[in-house]
Amino acid sequence: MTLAPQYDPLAIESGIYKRWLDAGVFTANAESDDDPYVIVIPPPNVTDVLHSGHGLNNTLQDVLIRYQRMRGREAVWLPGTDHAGIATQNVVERALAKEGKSRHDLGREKFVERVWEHVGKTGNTILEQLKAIGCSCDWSRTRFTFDEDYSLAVRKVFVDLHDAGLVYRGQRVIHWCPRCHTSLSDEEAEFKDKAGHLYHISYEVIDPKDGGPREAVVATTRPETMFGDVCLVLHPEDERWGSYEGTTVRIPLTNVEIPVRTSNAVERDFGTAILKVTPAHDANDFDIGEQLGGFDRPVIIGEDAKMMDVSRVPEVLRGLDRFDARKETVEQLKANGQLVTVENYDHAVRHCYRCRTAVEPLLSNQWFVHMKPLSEPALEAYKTGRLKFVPERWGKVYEHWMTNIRDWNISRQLWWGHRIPAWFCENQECDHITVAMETPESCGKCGGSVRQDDDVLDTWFSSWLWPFATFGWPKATSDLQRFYPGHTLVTAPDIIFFWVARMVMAGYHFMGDTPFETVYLNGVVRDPQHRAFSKSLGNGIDPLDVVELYGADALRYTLVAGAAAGTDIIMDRNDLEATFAAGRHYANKCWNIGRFIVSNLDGPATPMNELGETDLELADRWILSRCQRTIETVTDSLDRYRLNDAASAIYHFIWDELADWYVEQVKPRLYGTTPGGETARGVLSHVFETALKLLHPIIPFLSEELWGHLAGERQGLLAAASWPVVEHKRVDETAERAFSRVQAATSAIRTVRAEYRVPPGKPVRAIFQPADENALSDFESERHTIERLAKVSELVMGADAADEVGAHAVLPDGSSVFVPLGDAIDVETEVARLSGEVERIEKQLAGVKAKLNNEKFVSRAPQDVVDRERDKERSWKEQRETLAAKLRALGV
RNA sequence: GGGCGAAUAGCUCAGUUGGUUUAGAGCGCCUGCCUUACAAGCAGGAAGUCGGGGGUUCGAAUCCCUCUUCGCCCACCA
Repeated sequence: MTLAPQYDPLAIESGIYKRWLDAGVFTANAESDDDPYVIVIPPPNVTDVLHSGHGLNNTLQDVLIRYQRMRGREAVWLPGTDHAGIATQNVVERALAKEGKSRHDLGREKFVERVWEHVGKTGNTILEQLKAIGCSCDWSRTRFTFDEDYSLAVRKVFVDLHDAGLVYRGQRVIHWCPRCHTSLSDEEAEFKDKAGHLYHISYEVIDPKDGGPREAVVATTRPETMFGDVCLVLHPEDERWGSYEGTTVRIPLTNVEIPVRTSNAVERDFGTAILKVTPAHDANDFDIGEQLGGFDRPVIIGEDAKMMDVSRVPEVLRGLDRFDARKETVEQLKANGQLVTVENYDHAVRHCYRCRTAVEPLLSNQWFVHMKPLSEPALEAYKTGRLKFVPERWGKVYEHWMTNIRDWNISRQLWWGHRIPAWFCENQECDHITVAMETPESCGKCGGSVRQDDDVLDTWFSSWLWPFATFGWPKATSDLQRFYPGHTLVTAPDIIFFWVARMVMAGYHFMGDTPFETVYLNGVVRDPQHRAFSKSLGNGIDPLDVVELYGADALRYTLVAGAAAGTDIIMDRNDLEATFAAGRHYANKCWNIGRFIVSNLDGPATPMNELGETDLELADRWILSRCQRTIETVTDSLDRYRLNDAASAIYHFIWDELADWYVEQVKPRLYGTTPGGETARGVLSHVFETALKLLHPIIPFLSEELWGHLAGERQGLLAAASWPVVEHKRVDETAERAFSRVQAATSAIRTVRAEYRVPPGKPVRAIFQPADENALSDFESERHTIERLAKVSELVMGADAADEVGAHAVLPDGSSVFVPLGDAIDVETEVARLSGEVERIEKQLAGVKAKLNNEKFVSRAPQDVVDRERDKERSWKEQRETLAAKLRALGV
């Protein structure tokens, strides 16, 4: 079969993927005795299709899983998707809005149906995209966080934690998104710096002391909340306290009177050092109110973020949006002479992580998880090293969050999500809440009728169970038995708190062990302005576009090679050609080497172990040795999660060593112009097959295709092949040293040819002057290689060339090559060139000499370092001598 | 306010515990080649005061201090 000279990924990829599926290579067997290796996918949100961040994340996972599968582990990569409560609800609501409808127009049931319709489509697309980039997921185990079984697990977790006293209902000031109309956890309410103002407002003292102040000036960024104030506070050691003690003040624009009190929470050097306390609209004020005791918590802003129609709020403000109310309040204060001053003030304001709306702190009843007890084993796991992070620095981020953990608000006022299994008693007198797996008939306390909580659970309250709920928990399945705990989690750093930390907590609480041993954090994919990809900026790259243009392998190679552990990766959507060139070129190169080998084999080559050792030439021993080193480097790099190093090692082995040198060296043997064709074919096949194995985790499609042409019939699929092991007897330092001399001589002659513009077709003579006997014999054995690759008509050994005119090059081992050029040399140009060379060498030599003249260096540096310097010195000196001789020959 | 990361060739980045590096790669650039695996290629080449300053050391891109610029995270100074 002949192969096309251009690699066409589209022509092979889908066929290859189907072969993998048909062979069941990705399906793990829970009954197998092999050591398992487990990765659970960070389930993509069903809101949308995949972007290049997913491309990176999933490629890395696939590299690891394919590698471990080839190492003989029972590898399972569990795929799936996340229902992504708030995010998905928003997407569908936006779609509805385009039809001029709201979710309320549909009603809860119809709306949820509509969401299911949406996730059916996107969920499938996502899984197909993963296949397109080559992900070797175990599709037989695909899960969705809203599957029936999974939902039961979520419900059980809620009930169990409630029974254990770790889930409770409480009234707190929570983060409320007025746009999404739900409460949020601390993590979901992100800080963003906002330019704002600090308004200094005068509160009138109603009953001033003799000579005491008649006003109390308060600094606030949110004047509109003052109608919910219950007191003002000073620091207890504030010298002004005496004159305020026992007084009351009037909230501006109202007749509401509130006392003045003290609290340590006041920062004495901020603002006016007098703080207004608004317990229903600020979490800190809630705490201060609690601490002082005896205060109501007047609510004056509603869930729609509008000023409420309550007596505390001046009539003109009622019904106004909070921001309009702020402006209006300021106007009124100004008119009243109660606005003392306004400062510009930048401060961090929390925003909804889904819609970017400023979050409103609101007093509300919600469900919470008591986190402290859950965090302890999770923190311990990190401290003892049971749980590791790559790169390590993220461990500190995890530790800090775990150490300062706060309770988790898990109830959401949404319709898309796991309904909370709690039932309120409809009897006004009874405040009992029934929490149960099954829908209760009646109130567990008074027997009255019950009504289920309308709220749903935070989407992360289901995701945190992913590593075990996906394997069938709470049932004691064989999957759970075999595949928990897992091994590696590959994800982005921005969900360490949302997801990673909570999975560890759930893992310890429900399974008694960490869900994974290593958390590998990949970087963020950014545009050339270093902005993260986002839909609103439109700067993203669709991985499928890249697959279509250049193939999945080119995409994968680029991502893996570009992603040193945890560093961001920059991609330019306006120049895909340049961004993916390396991967594309490389795929084509591999394709052509494969083509060359296939076309030069006549049936299977002789296996390595049947070749006669004495038939091996220097080049054979060299490439076999280099191959062992590459196995070692790639294996070691993958084990240490240095995927870019693995990519680079196999890249350079195949291109720079196998293709550029070995393939060129064996051509005469393959063509039959020199003997030894059988050996050449055997070594070439062996080495290339090994290289394909090393290549496969990163470039699965192409490697599988070529494998099919070379070894497939004998050895089955590459995806199921075994990882190569280092054969130490093949590591041959002597051959490496000898062949590198051959390479150096060839390059030197080529350089001479190029510099003197010897026409490509015209052969030159070269005179080799060996440094020692070994050098001489190596050259003898490879003389045809050098002659062919450097286009030398005659390679003379050891002739004296002192009085000929030509170019001279010294090799690293001290041997030298002289190329007589006769008329080709223009004396003036040559003198200039040589003088430049001399200058450069003098500089190097000066550096080396300074080092060797330094007694401390000679006495303290390790011997081999010093020896190296001595070698350098000798080599530079020789080169200088050679050049001097040349210059003399030219009459200088 | 605290913490973290980044700064190396025109661009995007490697550089593992300080010394086999005369600081590397890919892309781009320059020169010459359609040499029967590959022009998505081959051969050769130019290009860097390793962000600035100081220090430790025989020796620093690498360790310490400091400054500058960018980015990220955390944080109850309203």
